[in-house]
Amino acid sequence: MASSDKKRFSQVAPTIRDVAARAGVATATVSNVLTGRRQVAQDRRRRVLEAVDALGYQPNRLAAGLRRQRTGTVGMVVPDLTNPFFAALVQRVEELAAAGDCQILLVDSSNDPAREAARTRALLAHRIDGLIMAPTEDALPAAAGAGLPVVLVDRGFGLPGFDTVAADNEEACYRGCRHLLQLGHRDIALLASTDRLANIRDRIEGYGRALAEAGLGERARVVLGGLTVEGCRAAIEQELRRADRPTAIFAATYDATLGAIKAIRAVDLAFPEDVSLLGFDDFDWMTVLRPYVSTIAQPIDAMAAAAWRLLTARLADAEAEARIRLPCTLKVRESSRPPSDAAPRRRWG
Amino acid sequence: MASSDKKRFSQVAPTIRDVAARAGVATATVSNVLTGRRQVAQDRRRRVLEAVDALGYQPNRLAAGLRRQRTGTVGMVVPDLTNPFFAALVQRVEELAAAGDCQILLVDSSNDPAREAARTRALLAHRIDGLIMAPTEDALPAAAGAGLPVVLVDRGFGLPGFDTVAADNEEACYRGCRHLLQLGHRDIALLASTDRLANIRDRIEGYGRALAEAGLGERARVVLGGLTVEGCRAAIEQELRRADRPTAIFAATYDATLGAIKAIRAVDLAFPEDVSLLGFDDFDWMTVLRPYVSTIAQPIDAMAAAAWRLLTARLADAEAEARIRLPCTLKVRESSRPPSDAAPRRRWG
DNA sequence: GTTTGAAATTTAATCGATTTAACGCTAGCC
DNA sequence: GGCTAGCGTTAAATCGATTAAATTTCAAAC
Repeated sequence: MASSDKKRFSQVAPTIRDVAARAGVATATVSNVLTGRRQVAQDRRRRVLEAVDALGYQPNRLAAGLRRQRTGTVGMVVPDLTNPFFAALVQRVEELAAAGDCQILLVDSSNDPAREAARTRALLAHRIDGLIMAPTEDALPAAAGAGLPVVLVDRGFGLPGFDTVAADNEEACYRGCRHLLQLGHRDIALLASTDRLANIRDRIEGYGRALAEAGLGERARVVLGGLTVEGCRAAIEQELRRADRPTAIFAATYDATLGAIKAIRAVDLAFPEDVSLLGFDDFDWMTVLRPYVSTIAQPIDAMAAAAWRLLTARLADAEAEARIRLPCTLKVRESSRPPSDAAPRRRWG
Repeated sequence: MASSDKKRFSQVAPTIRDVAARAGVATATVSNVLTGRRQVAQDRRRRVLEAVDALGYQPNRLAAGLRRQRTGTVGMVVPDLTNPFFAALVQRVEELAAAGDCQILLVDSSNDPAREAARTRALLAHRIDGLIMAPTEDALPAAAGAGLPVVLVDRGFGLPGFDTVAADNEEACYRGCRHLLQLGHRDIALLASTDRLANIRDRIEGYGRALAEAGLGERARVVLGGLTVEGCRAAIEQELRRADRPTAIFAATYDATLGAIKAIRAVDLAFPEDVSLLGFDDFDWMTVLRPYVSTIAQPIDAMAAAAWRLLTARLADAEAEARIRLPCTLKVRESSRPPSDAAPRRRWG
């Protein structure tokens, strides 16, 4: 009733006491009705529900979270939300979380390990139930040993102590590189942002394996451009200016894909006429790019679903560590074709 | 000490009691040291900080939030994270929030009012301190009257009861349309997703004002395609197939911009040769599109900053309602040029 | 040597839920 | 009738912090 008094003066949400008072029962009964942990007689149950309805009562999840040791929130940490891959990943995870009445605490680490560590600790202070993250580097994430379930997605595959989910990067890039080889390319440059991330190292390896299998191990050219589009552009542009420029570019990250296109344009070449291009990641806007770039599409939905499934499984009971690899799809479109000096140098733009 | 006992068995975070015990002071003193609300003598302060350090103590923000009526979390609701405008907006807001030691609870409403309402209520149950949202429709958001500060951004400008932030849509589209008029276009179609959102209605009005000013009010052609790229494509494609097709398309939303490009390609026309295009929103990937589309760029950073500023101002003390309009930038690039039947029909792709 | 007052510190109440343990009631059994 | 079992209900403890109120400390003033 103290609470009802206050309500007259300011906007205060009703508490379980208010509901109990109105229904003429104990607070425990209200709790039992709402959580369903114990049987409650029909008439009382009805009275409680009526009171809940009349007051517009919504249990305070802070209080509930404090008592049970579960808050109904999970953290999600990604390195860069403006990368549509991560935006989509967050969107899917959020949707799954919502279906389980769980809220997402979002963090964008800006690809900065220090920031990532600090922000992750902040999430811990909010007592999140679990954490899904795409760590900025393969060093042990700050959440290690915090005693809560952590699922690493996209990056950090196989790190001990975590459930991990990732695309089958090695295999995908093996297939991608084979595609270019089958078209007849012998000089294929791989452009990636960095080799300090295991997922990207896997991609580089897949590329290398395909080349080696074709007896072209020597011809491998790995070009690293850093984590920005501009860095990638500059790096591959140099390669394109050389006399022995590659006949195909395999851009193994999203940034690299954009950078490669820019570089090709910058040196006044055209693709696929002068140089073939195979990109990474597949988004809506690519449908308006001409030529339509061949690319490797990651299974974003499946990755989000797997991450969520692993996390909820861990929340239910401690399972053994899981590692899930999900297959990518090679989308052959217009930007990859056989190398041909004879081909008309008609520009696509 | 009960807590320390438990620690031996399972991973349990230390509490303020553990810190107090170790430092040999009362819990209130620990709290005073950490929150800085009261003076604490030097030696005690030092002992407390040492204990905090030794135990790796992190205050439980649920408990703190329950007691003070402030949780250090704010909700952010957007209609579609895969729209890079909203992804960027979330990223910027999250960064500002982080600087203020505040966490973002993210919701993607999928452009579904019912979902939005339900998810917003869920956020309320977590006792967020405030809410920044881009509502799905101009109907009063579900958070109305919940007694917490709500800032509406992008959409719902001027709705009473909220602080609102938006781009200067009317003015921007007025200027955009004038740009096309100055190039000599007389048949300018405006393509947008819907006219049920005030921000888009403003854009349509700006377009209309420019036409009217030029004495071309009669020639206004507003084409609505719904909230999807495909819908927009289909809608404008029909227009392009007509004998009296427009000489310029003003795509007034992100989806419309993509849809328009697709439609132009679908009917086998080229831009800007056959039809000029002015788009909306400006993103990284557009730099690789040829021709480089002329567009209206929204001030995303400024919008995020304004939203955050208004929210924190409200949290500090109840101010008067604020409405902030921020100017867009017209980026004239390659896709808009004078209409000319004489121009060579060279394709850009 | 008191008294006084301000400052530092601690005790205990509080936030709003869940949950344990105790209690009351009814039914069934001897 | 008395006793037990079982179920529904409730009072009170609890989660981990903050904070109002009570208490202690200490120096200055008389």
